[in-house]
Amino acid sequence: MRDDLKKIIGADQEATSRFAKAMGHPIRLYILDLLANQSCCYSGDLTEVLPIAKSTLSQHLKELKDAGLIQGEIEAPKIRYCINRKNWERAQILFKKYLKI
Amino acid sequence: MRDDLKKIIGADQEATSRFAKAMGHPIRLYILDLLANQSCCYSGDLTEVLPIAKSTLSQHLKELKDAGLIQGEIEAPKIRYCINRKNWERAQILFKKYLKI
DNA sequence: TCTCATGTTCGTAATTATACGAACAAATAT
DNA sequence: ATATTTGTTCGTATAATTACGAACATGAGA
Repeated sequence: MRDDLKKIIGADQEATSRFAKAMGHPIRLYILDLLANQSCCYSGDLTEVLPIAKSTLSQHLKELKDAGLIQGEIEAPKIRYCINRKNWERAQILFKKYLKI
Repeated sequence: MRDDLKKIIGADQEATSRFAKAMGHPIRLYILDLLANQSCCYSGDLTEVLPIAKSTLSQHLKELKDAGLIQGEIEAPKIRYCINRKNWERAQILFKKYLKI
């Protein structure tokens, strides 16, 4: 974030907008919803369902990881993706706060 | 959204990702938070606080409007921006659903 | 009418996001 | 050892986002 904005935008707002941005693409929200409902999944499961190239999927998963919403553990040769519970809870709290839920 | 994605992505997911995208910028989230807390505000109030050009602010307000999260009524020569209550409630419901709040 | 105040729109630039296929890496299985 | 499976990274192209200042509209007030 721009430096001059940090005087105005609080840490919670910055974190929330970051989470929101990660959720701001239909495919990423789809993946999050899948992981939030069932426990975990493999990238390959998603490739079969989603009409996108595997490299594109990989990018979306990376963004969700970078935003902290998911995590992946290697179960070679696959990778098992799950919700990052800690940050998920933080997102829940933050969205409650900003949406006045 | 891409046509081939509509077979996979439901209407709620599409709407939610759209709301999330609008919230996915710190300035826009700041504006939303302001409007959700106090009732309404004028664009000029924001110009004084935010370190961005008025044309940039106008763009952000337009995006929030296009996403349906705010609305503006003309009180010439000013414009009074408020939360769009109807869509705000929908956003609350949708984020509850997808964040399992 | 002319000016002032307020915002939007236009033109532009720089950055970021989205997407694909090909090439690559890593570990398993034959 | 070689092939297969799985997923990332690279190179690239296109589109969208973010940002600014200048120019333009619009209505209020002198």
